[in-house]
Amino acid sequence: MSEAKSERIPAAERREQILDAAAKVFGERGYAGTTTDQVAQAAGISQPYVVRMFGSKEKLFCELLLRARESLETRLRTALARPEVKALDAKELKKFLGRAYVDLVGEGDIVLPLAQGFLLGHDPVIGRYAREGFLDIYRLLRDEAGLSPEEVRDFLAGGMLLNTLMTLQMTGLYDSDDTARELLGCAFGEKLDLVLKPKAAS
Amino acid sequence: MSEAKSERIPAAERREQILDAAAKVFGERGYAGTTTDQVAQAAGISQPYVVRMFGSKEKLFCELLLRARESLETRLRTALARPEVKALDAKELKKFLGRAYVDLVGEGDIVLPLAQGFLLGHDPVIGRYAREGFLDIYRLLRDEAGLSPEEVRDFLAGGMLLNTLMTLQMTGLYDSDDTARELLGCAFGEKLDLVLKPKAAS
DNA sequence: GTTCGTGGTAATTGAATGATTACAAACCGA
DNA sequence: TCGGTTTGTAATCATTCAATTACCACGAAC
Repeated sequence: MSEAKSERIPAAERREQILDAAAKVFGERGYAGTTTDQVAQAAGISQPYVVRMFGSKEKLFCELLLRARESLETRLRTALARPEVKALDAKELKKFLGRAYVDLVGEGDIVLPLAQGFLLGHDPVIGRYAREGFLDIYRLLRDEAGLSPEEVRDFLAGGMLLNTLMTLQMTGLYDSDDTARELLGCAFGEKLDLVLKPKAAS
Repeated sequence: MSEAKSERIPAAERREQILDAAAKVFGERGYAGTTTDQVAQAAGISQPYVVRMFGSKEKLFCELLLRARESLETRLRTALARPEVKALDAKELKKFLGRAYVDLVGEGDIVLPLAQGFLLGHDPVIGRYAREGFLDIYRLLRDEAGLSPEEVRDFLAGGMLLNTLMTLQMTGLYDSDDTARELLGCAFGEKLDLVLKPKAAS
């Protein structure tokens, strides 16, 4: 990504680098489909260091889930705190929060590990963690945003569709497939370009 | 599941048994998280036989994706062919098709491999296959059901939420968690019991 | 009754992978 | 400058897994 050559870096900072790299790789390839070595290479360090920093692959992934959830909750709460929110009815609020979510999706691969985690219900430790996170988001939308259960459901549904389009890498078909273009335009709306060209960074 | 002890069974029939077992295991654990031996044990045969029957794990999974897609498309087309459909407006039609989808989800683990496939956009062969299937469903809903792109989007979004709740195994929290109960009731509606107790079969 | 196609498994293999160990080099306070 | 702590790696280990090979059993046709 952005690293220079080998330098000694404080553990806390290195930890963040690893988490960033892991978010990208896990978000793309899923939990079981990702090796700790792929994470290490993406972070520019050796594989044993990744394992030693987090204890295990599983703990690293759980850390990612927590991080993604916190990012999302912070983002939603920040959006809810904006003054113009008070004037919105439920339908408008849902759209408003939807745009906040797309922003977060467009900013990087922070939320994709969350989507990957939602497929791990069978796992005794990650599954429990992922369900808890999902329900936490649900309660935030219901209790803090004041949405009805049906509105929360629709919001979450839209989010799941966006997640699916991202993990499917549907954006790669934007230029070559008419149907994909129509679907993407319809799903991401005016924020589409946030998600189409994430190739220039830092 | 249902097999007696070792019997010689015609290949075509055995093939279906393997596909059924694979749908369940892959649907639960994902592509990378599933071993061919797990499929074999679920089907009551040896691991090499699974591999030889389909050539490779990858080909088996693609076969599953195709099968799931065909089941879904058939189900949707059958629903669309019913006479009462003509009297429905777009919103009612969307609900009607939604119930048909829930029925399919409730009947077994046919569609869960599809959901797992949607996470494999990074894979050069499965990813292409999964995207194509997704767009095929999109076109069916748009062209054959006559829904607008926005309506198709909302339908797909709802389906993705149901998929997520299933792969998260959220139904396991129905009895113990109030929030989960509310969310599940809201997402599955009157069809909820189809998905709650899938423990008695055949 | 032997041969041949079909349905199946046991044994093995080679590669991949998460984790551990042992060690080295850089930094830092005394 | 010396001793210890922190940052990091190379080498290796034990497993796991998809795939291959080599084989076996049953039945039908001749």
